[in-house]
Amino acid sequence: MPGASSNIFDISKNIIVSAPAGSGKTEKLARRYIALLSAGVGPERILAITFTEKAAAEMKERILRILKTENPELYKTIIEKIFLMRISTIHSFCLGLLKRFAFELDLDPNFEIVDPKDSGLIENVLSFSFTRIIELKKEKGEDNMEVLREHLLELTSRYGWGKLKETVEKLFALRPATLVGRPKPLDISNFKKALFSAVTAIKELEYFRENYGDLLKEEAPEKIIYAVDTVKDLLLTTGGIPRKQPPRGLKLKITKEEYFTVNEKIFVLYNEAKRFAYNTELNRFYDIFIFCNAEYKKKKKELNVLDFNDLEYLTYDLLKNHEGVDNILFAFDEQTDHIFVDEFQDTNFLQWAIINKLTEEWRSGQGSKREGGITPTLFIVGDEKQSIFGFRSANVEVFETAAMEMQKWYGKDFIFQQVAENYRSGINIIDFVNRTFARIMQRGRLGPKWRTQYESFNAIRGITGKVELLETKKGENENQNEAENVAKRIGELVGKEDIYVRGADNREVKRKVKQGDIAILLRKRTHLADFEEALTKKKVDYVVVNGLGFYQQPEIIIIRALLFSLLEPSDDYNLYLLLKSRIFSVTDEQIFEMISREGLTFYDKIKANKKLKIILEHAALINDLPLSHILESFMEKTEGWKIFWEKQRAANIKKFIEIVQNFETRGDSFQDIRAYFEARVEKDEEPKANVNTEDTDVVKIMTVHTAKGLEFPVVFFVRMGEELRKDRDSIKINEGRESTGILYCPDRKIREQVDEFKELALKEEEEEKRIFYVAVTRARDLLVLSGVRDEKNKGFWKYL
DNA sequence: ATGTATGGGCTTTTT
DNA sequence: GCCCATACAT
Repeated sequence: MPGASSNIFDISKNIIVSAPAGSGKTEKLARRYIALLSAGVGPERILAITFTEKAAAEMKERILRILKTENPELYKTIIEKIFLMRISTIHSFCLGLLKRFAFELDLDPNFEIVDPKDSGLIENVLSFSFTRIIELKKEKGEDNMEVLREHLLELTSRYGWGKLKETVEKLFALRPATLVGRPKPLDISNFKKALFSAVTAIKELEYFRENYGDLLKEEAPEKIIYAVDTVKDLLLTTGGIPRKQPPRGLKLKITKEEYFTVNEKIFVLYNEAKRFAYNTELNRFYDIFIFCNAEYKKKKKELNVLDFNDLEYLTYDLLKNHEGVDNILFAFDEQTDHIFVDEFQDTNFLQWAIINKLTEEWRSGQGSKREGGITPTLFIVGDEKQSIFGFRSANVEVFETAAMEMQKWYGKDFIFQQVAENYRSGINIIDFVNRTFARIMQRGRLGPKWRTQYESFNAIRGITGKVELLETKKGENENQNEAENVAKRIGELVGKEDIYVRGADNREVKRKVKQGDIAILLRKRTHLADFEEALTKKKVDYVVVNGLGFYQQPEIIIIRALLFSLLEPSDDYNLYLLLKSRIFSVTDEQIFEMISREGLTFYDKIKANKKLKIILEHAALINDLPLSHILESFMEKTEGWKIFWEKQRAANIKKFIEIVQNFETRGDSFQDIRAYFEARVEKDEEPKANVNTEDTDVVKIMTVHTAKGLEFPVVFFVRMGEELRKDRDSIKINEGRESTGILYCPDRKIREQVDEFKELALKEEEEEKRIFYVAVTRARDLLVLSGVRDEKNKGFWKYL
């Protein structure tokens, strides 16, 4: 490989390769692997760990492809032993280990893996646990249960069942391994000072003494909060900050300055008191979580299932604490001489700890391997700048920590290799990336480990390449306009402009852009529909890769069923869906009973049912009111919003209604609307069948996360102007190496003053930069940065 | 000019 | 249910 250092071929060294986007990472892994094979190492003695199935498959494929052309003889031997190749994801590696040592772990070896979120298991456990906490009192009357019960009831009355569930569910992001992490209280050291200061200020002014005298009597934080809440309108704006103007109509006998000063002091006290209250609440949430987690564990045992976290934690536990660990490690050691880890920036500390354990024996020096002439090695490849799975608990800091630890362990037998070559993108794209990220990815000498330091790279491909800005003006329909601009630009490119692709003899050959060369990358899926619509209008073929399926969402299925029932009363199937839905919860027996009655259609038959009358009432309005109004009214009257209270679901329904409204304002007929939605469903299913058909000549739309590891001749990174909403969560889980901190503060204004929250916000921003980096480095020939832009330079624009 | 009330648009990423 | 832009009030 041109320009590649030969370091990676030194099979006696432990190596970390920092390989930026487009630097031929998979190639390097494959070359190293082949170097080992060529030196006579059997494939069964090499363990390669990746983080996705796709990456595992890619690595295997690359190894075989290189061998086939460059070393046909070795290829023949390997292909016979192909089933011995141990290339797998970390999860399937753990799975294998756990199955094998299931007996030692007291596990039923037939366990299955569940995604508790998808399967609704956690949701179930929470409902069950809450009920149990409330009922346990009667059964046992244990003291701690009594306390827990009181806390639960109190939290329920303040937040409601749903919100409480949501909050406790967030704590389930805590991984078992880090359960030792206790909630971290907010700093309340200023409370006394704030109290003193506020009381003094109130005492000094007659007006405040008269009106807020109650505050003087209170010292308990909860009471203070309550006292301020009752006079909130006089003190605070709707935004929750102290007023700079007294409310209208309030005649003050004091100056505005005096009002302002006292108000500010009460506000500070109010916030300090809130911190107290939040600390108490967090502990209660946590206690409830502990109870629910115990129930969750029981449930998993009962169902004989493990979740993804269990795979990692149990493996770690097996290797660290199990009494038979020596045998287990010995067995592993007997089989394994070399370990590869791919995409190392996506590891968390627990995964690193597992790798650590596996290689511990090698480092102790006296292993039997060296006596037998074998030098075991660890070969790690990754790129910190592409660490974008923080939400899945990947931790950028692992990369550097690992490098430092390996340096310590292996000394001169360790190599850290920084690759600077880029084989993917044209010169102008590389220039753009270098300039931009050298500026925005800087750590400085003493900067925190979660910041990444950008290292420039060199363009190896000789082609020029191009970066374009596609700016859409701010204004009405800006989002649709942007999508249309993108579609228009795609129209101009396809069949007209040139790109370069590698020909048979490895030379760059010029040819016209095809639809299939183009990818549209999005930060989030929210505005997907705009692009689908614009492309459809422009008659551009496309596929949404890994689409979540807006039209497959349960709430959309229901509201679509409603729409179809309104439009076409004889549509029994959609009426059936609607009745079965959570809005009506009609059972199959009831439906059967209704069907068996006399009448023309199913629709006629439900007339008798009181609960279902609401459908008919809305159907009657179809010629008098706009459809969108009818749908909205239906949601209100049936209290459908209560059923789909979750933000995402409610937003989905609103979006659906909005789409209907757009058609109506355009004057489309009922048939048109129905036809549109019918077509939508099929479109939705299509990508799922098509994901892996990379040859199909269609534009690919996907998220940046999905695009990781892929490359395209033409990349549109869209929605550049979308402001990234940071700091939304009142609960933050901060997973570190030793323990995990839980922070809780539902007040945004206070959060802005809490160091830990501030740091987490900065960490999130760093991850956004890395997402931007991943996005722009997917492009080979043309990178188009598109978005709504104004003088404020919001979203990703600010990085240019 | 500045602060406050109000209405409209929307609110991840996934092995 | 929350943020932001804008209209309105001081």
